[in-house]
Amino acid sequence: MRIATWNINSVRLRIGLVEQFIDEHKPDVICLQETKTVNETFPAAALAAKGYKHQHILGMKSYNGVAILSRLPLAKTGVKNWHNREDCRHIFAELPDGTEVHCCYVPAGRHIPDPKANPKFAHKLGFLDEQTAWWKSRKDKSKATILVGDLNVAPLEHDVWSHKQMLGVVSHTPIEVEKLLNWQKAHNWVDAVRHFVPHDQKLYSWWSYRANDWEASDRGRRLDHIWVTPNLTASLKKTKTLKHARGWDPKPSDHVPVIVDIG
DNA sequence: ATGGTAGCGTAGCTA
Repeated sequence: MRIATWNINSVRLRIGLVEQFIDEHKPDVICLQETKTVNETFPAAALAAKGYKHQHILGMKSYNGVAILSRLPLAKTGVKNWHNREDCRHIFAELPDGTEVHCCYVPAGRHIPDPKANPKFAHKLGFLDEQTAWWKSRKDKSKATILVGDLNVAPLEHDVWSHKQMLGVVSHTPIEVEKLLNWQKAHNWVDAVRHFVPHDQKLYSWWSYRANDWEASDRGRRLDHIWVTPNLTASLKKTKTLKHARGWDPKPSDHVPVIVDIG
């Protein structure tokens, strides 16, 4: 089973790139974030034609939006809301073998890393806290579960181009890293990507649009994650982060797809 | 320290 996560930054604008990604990598399940469209205008037919007949989508106008697209049937689909908002950031579904898949888009939190001065950062921290509490209180801890998405935090030193220079930059501040790692601990999540890629090796899934030359400067961050419950660890086969997709023509997303093969 | 780009939707918010 191949699962992929990709912050697509408008699924309507980039449906062609999604189709290219499908042709080249043939994932069984694709989780998208920042689809940026209401369900009525989501390109459901184009994706069904590619074999993804089972779709659980949740979108709103202009912002956010998540989707689980699957070649395999999806059951027990649902939505989670955090921080008292219905802002289309978290959906889940169950695969035929009973594995639960969560597709999540954590708020970015804007620039100022101070929850008092910046309500968007407060929202991000609250979102992380509520996720942590919810997963901690879950009773079915042994249920095979995969959580993927743009978590908007690069937790490890080598998940950013410069740990030192990024300590004060939202996405890598100590408070966010602590909260993301607490969320990980709360459900014993295994970082399926770092399971394969050594912690001292740089790995990014996002490069800013604002760089003159994203590839030359290579100031990336690993914001997109695939986590699995410990009972799936033995089934992890391999992972791939498609760095070259950041250069796809004509209009790449600022995030690239992250893939894990399981079972 | 600042400003740099992108998408939606057509101003300004969000990233």
